[in-house]
Amino acid sequence: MGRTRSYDEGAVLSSAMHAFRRKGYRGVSIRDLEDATGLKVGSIYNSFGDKAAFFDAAFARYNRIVLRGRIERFAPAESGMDGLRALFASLLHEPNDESLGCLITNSAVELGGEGPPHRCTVEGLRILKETFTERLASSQRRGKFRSDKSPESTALRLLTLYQGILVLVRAGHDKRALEVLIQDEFNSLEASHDPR
Amino acid sequence: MGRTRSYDEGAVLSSAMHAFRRKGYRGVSIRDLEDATGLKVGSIYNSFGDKAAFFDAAFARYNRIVLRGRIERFAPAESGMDGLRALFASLLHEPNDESLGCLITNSAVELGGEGPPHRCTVEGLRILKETFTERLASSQRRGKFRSDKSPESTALRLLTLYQGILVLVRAGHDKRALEVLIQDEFNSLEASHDPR
DNA sequence: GATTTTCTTGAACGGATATTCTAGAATAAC
DNA sequence: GTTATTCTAGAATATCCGTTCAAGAAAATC
Repeated sequence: MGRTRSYDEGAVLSSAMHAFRRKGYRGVSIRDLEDATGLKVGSIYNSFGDKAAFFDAAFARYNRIVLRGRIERFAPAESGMDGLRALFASLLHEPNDESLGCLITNSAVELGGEGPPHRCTVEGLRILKETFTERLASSQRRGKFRSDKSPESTALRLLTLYQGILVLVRAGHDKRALEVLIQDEFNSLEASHDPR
Repeated sequence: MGRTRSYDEGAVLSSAMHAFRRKGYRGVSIRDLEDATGLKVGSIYNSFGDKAAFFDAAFARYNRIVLRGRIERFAPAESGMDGLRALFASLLHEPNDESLGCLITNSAVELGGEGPPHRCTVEGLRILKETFTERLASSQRRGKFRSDKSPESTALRLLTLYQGILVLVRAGHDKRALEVLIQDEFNSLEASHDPR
């Protein structure tokens, strides 16, 4: 009953998400969203409510598809330290230097100044930290992660480094140096037969 | 020759700077700047040019006063590892939880999406990294920093952690956990008589 | 005190912003 | 095929944005 949607909601959300990643919530106008998605204003408001709700939906999709997809691709369960290493390295190899940016980092900074942080920011950080913790714990059981460190505190360290790397990448910092940083970090975490 | 300024330029720039720290470049309107500084639109444009130039001046002042002042206060030359430790700890103790934010981090993220990063972002990061490198090198000479690590690579790691901490603070992350993270990090850097 | 220069003020402007609303197009159900 | 319902299109609106400008106020120079 009634006319059917002439567009793919997932594709539309992805386009909007990319725009928000690149230019931030405030930096994207409804006009920009029209251009990015191909939808007209009316359809956007009819389908998603308003700009804030559209952003919420795009952010939720980011966590669900991009973030979880990236984890699944580079650091799936049982991938251990190599998985985490690959996950971090992937931050430096955005396709053709597009520098889309991470919506979690960007939103934490842009929206964190006033009021509480966005729900999806908190959730994205939680997903990352829990993933780190789990991979570290299972690596530790297999003797691939130093037994003198706790998975929880190391996960927070990795989360902090992760966010810092994304800031530096966005600031145009030399990527090779960051690559070395990542390798050093994981080499030191893996040194279970640490000379002692 | 001519009327004299009825306001203190330094104070005005500081007020504007605080507004930009809190709400970002795009998040602050000229109206906001009027409220923050007490100046009227005309005076702002007469004195600083336009919004972008006003921001540039405020950002330059941030690096000159806030950043260098913080370094001077917590990690002056010859303060060694304890200085760096105090500098990092100070990030968690913003007065009365104001959460003003770091203009370097915030601008790297907000303005990094399109075009090259802001000049002051690059300079702020350079100041931080050079400070870290110098303090680490002099600590190493005095045997207070592990001799098996290079001041340069460690400085980049500290810079990354520094930026990551600021992101997490802005995201409302638990500060006590970050406090522990900082202490652990410096404890491990200082372990020069590392068991080997 | 007259003159000149600079600063201050606030109204005015054009353009962008988010949002609403109305009219029309398309489709599902009957 | 009719009807009911939903989606689309895009004009319309009010607000807010950054910026300019013209007129008046204040001070330094002579």
